[in-house]
Amino acid sequence: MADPISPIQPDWTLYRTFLAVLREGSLSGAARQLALTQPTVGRHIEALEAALQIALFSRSPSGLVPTEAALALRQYAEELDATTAALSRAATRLGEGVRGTVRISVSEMIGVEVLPPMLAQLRAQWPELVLEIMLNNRVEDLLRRDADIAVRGVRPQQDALVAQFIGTINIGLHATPDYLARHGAPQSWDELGRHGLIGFDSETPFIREVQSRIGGLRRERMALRADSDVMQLAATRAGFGVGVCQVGLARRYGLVQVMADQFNWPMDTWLAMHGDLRNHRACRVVFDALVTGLRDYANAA
Amino acid sequence: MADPISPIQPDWTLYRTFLAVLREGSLSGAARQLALTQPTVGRHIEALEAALQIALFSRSPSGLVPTEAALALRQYAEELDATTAALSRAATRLGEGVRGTVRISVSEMIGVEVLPPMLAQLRAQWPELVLEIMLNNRVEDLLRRDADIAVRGVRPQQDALVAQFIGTINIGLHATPDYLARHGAPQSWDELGRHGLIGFDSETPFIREVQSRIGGLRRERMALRADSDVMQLAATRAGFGVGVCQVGLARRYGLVQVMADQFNWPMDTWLAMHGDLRNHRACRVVFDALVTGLRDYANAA
DNA sequence: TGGTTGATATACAAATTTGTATGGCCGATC
DNA sequence: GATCGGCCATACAAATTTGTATATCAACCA
Repeated sequence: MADPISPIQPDWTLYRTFLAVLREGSLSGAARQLALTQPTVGRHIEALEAALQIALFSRSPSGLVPTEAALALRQYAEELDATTAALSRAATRLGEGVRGTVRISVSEMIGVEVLPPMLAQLRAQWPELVLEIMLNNRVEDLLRRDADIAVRGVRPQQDALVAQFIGTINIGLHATPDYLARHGAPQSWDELGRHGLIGFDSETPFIREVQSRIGGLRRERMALRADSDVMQLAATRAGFGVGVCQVGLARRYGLVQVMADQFNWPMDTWLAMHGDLRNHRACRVVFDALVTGLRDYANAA
Repeated sequence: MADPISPIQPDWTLYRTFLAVLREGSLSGAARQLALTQPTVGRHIEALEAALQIALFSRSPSGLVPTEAALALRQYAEELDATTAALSRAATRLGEGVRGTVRISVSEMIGVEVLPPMLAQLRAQWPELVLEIMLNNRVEDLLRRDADIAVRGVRPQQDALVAQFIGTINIGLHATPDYLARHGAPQSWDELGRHGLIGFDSETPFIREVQSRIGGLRRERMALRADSDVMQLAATRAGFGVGVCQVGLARRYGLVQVMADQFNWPMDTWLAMHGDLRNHRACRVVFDALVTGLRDYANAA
């Protein structure tokens, strides 16, 4: 039935298989993820290569190695994936009342430490609500519909987005009273160097920005390195040493701020949502609840 | 194989069928467009409704009437369509050299009157280049990848876009010398009212903006109404009466401008491209050629 | 070095999807 | 008011897609 001469617009399902193979790195892996079998996945890739008239992978016994072509096309497939997921979510929200799935993208710290009570209250009030949380695995593009609602550190520019300013969340150096009683409270960057400093493992753009303005937070000085903010807070609470965290959370857990005059990082915080979702009752309710809840949190600190 | 209890992520192909049914308004029509048969299309819709647990259409003997749910989900399907098409185009551009398909969105007038020589020259220089032209059928969103390159009347804001200012294209009232010899040249809006005025049929946002600043271009005064700019120009050139068109084109066709002091609409013009395409050789070549060509056109007027 | 693991490729059978043919329904038109 | 055209629904047959089983190869580890 397929015309062998001219390239036909490929079956959209092939794109999903293509993406799975890229993510898993092998036909077998993709087959497991898709609940298909390895031969079918292999045939899908063959079909897609034939349709696009391009080699997408070089086969190897350890898996499939994507060609440059495959890497170039990946972003499109990711977009398709995000859009289909968004469509499914939108479908669950149809009908009367506050119902269906809303996907939220937040930082690990806000997600773990701040959001849960708000989510619990939302769910208690609207039993048909389903919530998905994305702990900032890098992709959090509202325009691409990776999430419906996102907490952002900068003012969203696109006018396709609805945005509300939450407030300024302050970040500082903290330790347990216990730890400070044993080791003393550092008063300067030099003294801090002799403490068990808790910090980042790999440098993110955000960290580089902080470093450029504050210096003295070099990677070599860290006594415990972890990329997870939540892990860092846990270590600080366990009395490992001095760690960076939001002052509101520090207060909640009885941590004491040190060198407040020398290190204070104010983090402007915004809540954003895709403008198309303004009229989805469920999204609207969640958005409004998060604005209120997060403002309370930001103002309390 | 499909779990009958929990809704499964639907086969992506179902979305394509869904979109075709929305566009065609019937199962049979969609089947024709997709090169499938009416029963399969019907089954696809059934399957999608089952997967999403939503009624998408109410069946009727004259076709399918989309439910509100279907209308709400349509935009997502359109996005999928745009993205798959963009993927296919990107695939054709892979490899060495300037090759593959580039899709351009322009106004009808620029497309028909200005672009063709530039396109011809591009094609002559790069025989492997394929060009697609979209005459502004409303959707021309570069972020959604409906097109690769677009001519815009306003400065593109999104920083995901590459944009170049082309120049200012002036629009004025014109007629053939012949016509003016027979009817005289109007000197005022009142006089113009007695002429065979050529203008729009339905009001677009652009027209409303012009009207709000210039008045006197009411729909009732038109002696010939057509939404197509190209049709309007053709009528003006045929000596029907006085019409609105770009002064550069008017000059080319020997038309004479009237009431230049009272009606002159400067139209800022930009060329824009999705930033991701900056490194696609073919897109880059077309973009640069259009910048040069359109600037020549704008400056000549 | 030999066994184990996990990968792709291929042959064949099962299952699913698709197409064909038909019937019935509504509306437009002469 | 009868006919024609276009549409959807359903039954049955054909074709395609998928899964199962197996062979083969490379890498890793004891």
